[in-house]
Amino acid sequence: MVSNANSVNINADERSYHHGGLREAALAEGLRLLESCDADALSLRQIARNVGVSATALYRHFPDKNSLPSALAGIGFAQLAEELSRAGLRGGAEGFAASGQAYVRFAVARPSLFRLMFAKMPAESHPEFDNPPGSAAHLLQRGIRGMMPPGSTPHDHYAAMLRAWSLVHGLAMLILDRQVDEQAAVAMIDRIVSADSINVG
Amino acid sequence: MVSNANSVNINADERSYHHGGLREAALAEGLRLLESCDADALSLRQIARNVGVSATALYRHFPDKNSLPSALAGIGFAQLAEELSRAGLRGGAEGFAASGQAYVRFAVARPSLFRLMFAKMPAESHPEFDNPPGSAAHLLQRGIRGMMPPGSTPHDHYAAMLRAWSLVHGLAMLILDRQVDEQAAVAMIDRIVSADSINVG
DNA sequence: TGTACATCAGTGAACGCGCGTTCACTGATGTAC
DNA sequence: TGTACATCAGTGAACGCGCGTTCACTGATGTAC
Repeated sequence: MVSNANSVNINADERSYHHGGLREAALAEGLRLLESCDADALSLRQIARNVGVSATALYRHFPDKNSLPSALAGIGFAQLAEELSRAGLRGGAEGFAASGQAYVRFAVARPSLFRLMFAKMPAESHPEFDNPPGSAAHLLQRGIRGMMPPGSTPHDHYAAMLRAWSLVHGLAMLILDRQVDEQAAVAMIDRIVSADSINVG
Repeated sequence: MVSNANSVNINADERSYHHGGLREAALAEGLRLLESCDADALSLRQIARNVGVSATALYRHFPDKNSLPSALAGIGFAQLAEELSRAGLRGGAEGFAASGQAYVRFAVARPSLFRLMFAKMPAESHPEFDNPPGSAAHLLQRGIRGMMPPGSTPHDHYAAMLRAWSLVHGLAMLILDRQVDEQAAVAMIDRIVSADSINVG
């Protein structure tokens, strides 16, 4: 029985739980914890405990507390970017809308991770229309660009991008913060985030 | 000098700082703190300290920690509702858009209070289309209702309301969480939240 | 008018909590000669 | 092949922190007779 063999291995050599580095194990455990607790309840000590390692061991792999959640956020952004681009494959207004719907669904499926990703970023100096990290905004902008009428200015692009992003981000946050009945809102995602409603006029 | 007289009064009788009840003084101090620190950094002890009272005195006026921030959120919702309805006075699509713009400006002007108001609410059981507390959603729904084409269903109303709310809430959150350059985004509020873009098709 | 009493807002010491972080350390692993 | 040494991941005790909350208390205020 393969699964038995696996668990025996793990019991026999506890270190094998974090094969390939405690760093990876800690990140995996962080993601796992985010499935069941609030983003701000993440603590180094809890993660270390669950991984089966002393509280201070993580300092070999992360310079301080903040760098672990921010690494998790990076992973989250990569996953989100992948889901957005997969959903938007068909291109055009329909693909763009589908990718907006995927954005909201991602948030509903991984609420704490999503919240962590978008927790207040330290004020950076962006050039005016530059993007925040994570490249989710890059995807949005790429999606928008193909849909703008000829002769639109960069301001037009930016406004259309921000409008679309606001729509999906707001819907996600309202659901996550329980300002809105989750079931009812989720059932309406496709309707609210439709090719019509993100019309880049 | 009036201002001197004031401060002399306060010095002479320290209790006068919380005239009319420690409760009001604590709430006022809470609002004041929210202007300069994060919503989740609010603590009973800090407020008591700033009001000049022992840490435990607040328990005479608030049953526990949570009830203070949630009272602050209530105040915030009342202010928001007032600003929304003032902005929307002229009625129609223009008034509705103006009130959406006011929503975003409220958030930008009082970021921590806004965040506190919309921090995750305990899951309640709403009837399907019922509203969260605070009546901001009531105003939104009222605004929407006058603009729907005849023959629209309650589902139509709800979808239009949620779309408009998502747009302004998302724009507000993206700015507050620094996902977007604040200056650039604020300069575009009117453009992003326009009578066109919240067209209740 | 004076005395006895209840009420109740605020005090200050104390509690346990989990946290991030430091420190000197152990002990296994690999490498140089 | 064997010995000396450096490296470095993980340990565990300890630190100080601010927090929410409890507890028995004080002392002013008002009220009943």
